[in-house]
Amino acid sequence: MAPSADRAADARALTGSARVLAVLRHLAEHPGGSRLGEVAAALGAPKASAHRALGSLVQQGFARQDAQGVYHLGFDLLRLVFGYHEARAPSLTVGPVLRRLAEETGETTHYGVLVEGNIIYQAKVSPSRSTFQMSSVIGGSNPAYRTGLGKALLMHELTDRADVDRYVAEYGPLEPRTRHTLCSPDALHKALVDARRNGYALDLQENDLGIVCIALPLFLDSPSRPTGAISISAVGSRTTPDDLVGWLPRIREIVTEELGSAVLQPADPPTGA
Amino acid sequence: MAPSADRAADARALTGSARVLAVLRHLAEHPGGSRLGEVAAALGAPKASAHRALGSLVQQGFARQDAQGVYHLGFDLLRLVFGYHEARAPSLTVGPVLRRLAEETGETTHYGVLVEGNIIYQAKVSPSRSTFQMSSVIGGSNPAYRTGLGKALLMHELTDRADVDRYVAEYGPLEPRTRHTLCSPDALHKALVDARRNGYALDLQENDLGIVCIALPLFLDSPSRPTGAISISAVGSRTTPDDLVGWLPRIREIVTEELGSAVLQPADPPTGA
DNA sequence: AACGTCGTTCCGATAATTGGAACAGGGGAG
DNA sequence: CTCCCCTGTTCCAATTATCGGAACGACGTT
Repeated sequence: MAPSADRAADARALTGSARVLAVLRHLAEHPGGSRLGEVAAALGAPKASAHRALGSLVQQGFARQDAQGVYHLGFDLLRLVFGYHEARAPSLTVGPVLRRLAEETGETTHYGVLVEGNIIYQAKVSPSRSTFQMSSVIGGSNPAYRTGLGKALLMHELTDRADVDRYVAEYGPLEPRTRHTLCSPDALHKALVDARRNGYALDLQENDLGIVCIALPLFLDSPSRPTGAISISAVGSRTTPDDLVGWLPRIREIVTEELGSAVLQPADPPTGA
Repeated sequence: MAPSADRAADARALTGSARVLAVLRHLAEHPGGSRLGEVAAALGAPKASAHRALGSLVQQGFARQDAQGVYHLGFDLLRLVFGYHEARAPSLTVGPVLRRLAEETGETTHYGVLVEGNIIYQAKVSPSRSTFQMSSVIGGSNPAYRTGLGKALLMHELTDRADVDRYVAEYGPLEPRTRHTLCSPDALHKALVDARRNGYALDLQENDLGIVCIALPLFLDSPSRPTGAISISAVGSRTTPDDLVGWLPRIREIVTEELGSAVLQPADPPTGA
């Protein structure tokens, strides 16, 4: 394998620092480590160039070479990124909420924000006895329209049918990721209307087959515009929509205890009915 | 070999990719974001150079610029590093053990490996109702001699008094981080002998005042050489050494359930007395 | 013992980086 | 309203670090 010839994504060959960053990316995408030859092949660059790039990374602590000569991501980079993540607001503020919810429900919890029509996961907590592993990764993203987190946030951004049309026009068509994905602007608009009325959003296997979730927006910074949203995800075959909604009182209790009741409601509630 | 360290040490200006990586480090160390001027000042470089370096990072998704013009670490980097971490062996194998132990004891658990006389934290789980936040960070390190994880691993590396002396000679003197730190080779040797006899190591406020922990080595790869160690940390004022030792049976049960009993014992047990 | 492979080093030609200075645009004070 | 200062951004010729083919030394295998 590895006939990685299609390096033409960027029109021109990577040079200088761009190449160094590409090596960093390559190392991150190969958790088992990578040999110099593999890196050079993946870059389409001579071994000498790959070696120089790796040298820069090693010198800065962003890469390391084990006893067998295999290159890995450096511990310094892990420390920097994990330290960054733990020091950021989402970890400090909603972290306790996510941990308590994950433990009480035994399910995976997320916090995400809306960026250009996509949900970006900012925090994730797996319960201690996890039956399965969610595919989401911190820093990863999904289109907002087919995730619970996304709809919980879109419901305050797209308050009428015209907004929904603009959203679809700007961020591409609604693609059927699963057979339950809401693929028409009408269906999405209706879902958002429901979410606004209820104060929460559901995702019934719309992004991942077999996974359902319930999500609520949080108003941490602005009283009128949600900062982000939290969600609880579960396996659809053993969790009914009623089960999800049944967690609501407890979610609101825990959020209120940890963050206050103001973060649950917009100062300027969207037009409900 | 022996790549001269003069590049990093002397006051010469960083150039090229080294400068780009320095910017990346700067961004990671400023979770609230950083302005172009700050970055340039921190690098001792003209604004134009900092701007170009930031441009390279933004293009690769390793940095981003918010609506106010402030630069932040990019979501792509978070995704890459968290994805890397979750895909690595320690997360997959000892992760469940750490989560279950953290939940049962209500304390923070760690997994760490030994690298050049230092412990490097590879995984960390905070309990859902965390009373305090450990200062450790994944990828971070501490000298092995004053941590429970370190002693749990050193006890299989430094099997006699001469080994201890060599360790001290190679990795610097034993410094009194707290008033309980073991600062003499004699005390360290004695602690390692005890640890070998017991099969676990304790840290009684030797690295952080007020923090105690119990640690056990795990033999995941080799039956004779420990791969890494797990630990449970607690507040010293409300946790006695007996409390720590009292967790032992449960620790061994959970490890055996998740990983098998072979990982607990070396095939070639070190000489006890 | 000869081969293949791997990581590493060397060095002249090349092309990318450098950084001072100028530009654009916003916010705040007067 | 105007001016001023502080942002981030762009420009461009001189410089200088990077490029990469080729040679090297070290292993492990055949």
